[in-house]
Amino acid sequence: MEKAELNKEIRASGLKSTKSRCAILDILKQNDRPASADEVYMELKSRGISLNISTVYRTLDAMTEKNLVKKLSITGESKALFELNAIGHKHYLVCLGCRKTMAIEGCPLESFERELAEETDFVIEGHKLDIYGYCPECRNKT
Amino acid sequence: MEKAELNKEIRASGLKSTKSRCAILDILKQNDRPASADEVYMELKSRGISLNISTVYRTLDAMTEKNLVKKLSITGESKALFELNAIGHKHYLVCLGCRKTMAIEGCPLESFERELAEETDFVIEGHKLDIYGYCPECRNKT
DNA sequence: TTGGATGCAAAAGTTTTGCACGGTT
DNA sequence: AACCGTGCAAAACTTTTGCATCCAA
Repeated sequence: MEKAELNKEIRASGLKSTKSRCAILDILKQNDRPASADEVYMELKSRGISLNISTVYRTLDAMTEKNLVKKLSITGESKALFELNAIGHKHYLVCLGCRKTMAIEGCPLESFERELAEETDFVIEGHKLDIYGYCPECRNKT
Repeated sequence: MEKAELNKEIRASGLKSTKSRCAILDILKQNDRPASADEVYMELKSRGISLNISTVYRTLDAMTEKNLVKKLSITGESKALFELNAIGHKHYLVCLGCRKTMAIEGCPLESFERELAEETDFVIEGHKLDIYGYCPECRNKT
């Protein structure tokens, strides 16, 4: 993505735009699966951008706060993961063998959420759904 | 629950039965929502049972291994949570205001999982679904 | 008796924070 | 110029591990 657009998007969220922040957002945009702070840090390094890990955490937190980014916890992962807060939302199919994750198309929960809101009187803001199993390569190993 | 039954259940899982393990399982049985290792530790303390926190972790891990217990990660929680691995499975409605969690009845995903298995050739083992929102008490505060 | 369970202390791993300095607006 | 972002180092917090001792089978 062009630098100018990243700049614009970051400022639109209310954050000050910096080289570091553009780079981090760019990485998340190119990633099709959630990344840990450390993975982002490594990718920055491999692109020749040397940031401190605490800056990466602070940036990801700030972007989460501004809804540019979503922070996830996946069962079995000890670290928090971050992904772009794209329009709509994603669910993941996670392989318990190799821990590969792939995005799932579609979401089966809209009507369920409406019913739930009525029953409980909650204001539903969102949900998190991950599905676990074994991928074609791992299904025969166990 | 009577001590004898807890004993039996633990041994049936393949674990050696000890006073600590009975106490931990008993706590999880009485909890209607997932607890962190530290919460279990505190509850033990308040019952006059003094265990080391590392024992609590080891016990919870062992019980997870034996499928007596399930380990969860909930978005926004920095710690892992543990709950009884009851027959069937549960989903939670989590309040983003006060972080109260309540179990949801029913699961809207069975048919979705079957379709997904066909499409992806994964063996689906399970899933994790949490729904987020604001409870009646918190919905007006923000 | 024997192997596994536990306590203790220390380490490991992730995330946060204080402070001084530097860059963006 | 003012304020916020960043680097660095240290701390905080959760979880794991090694080893000696203790307990259930």
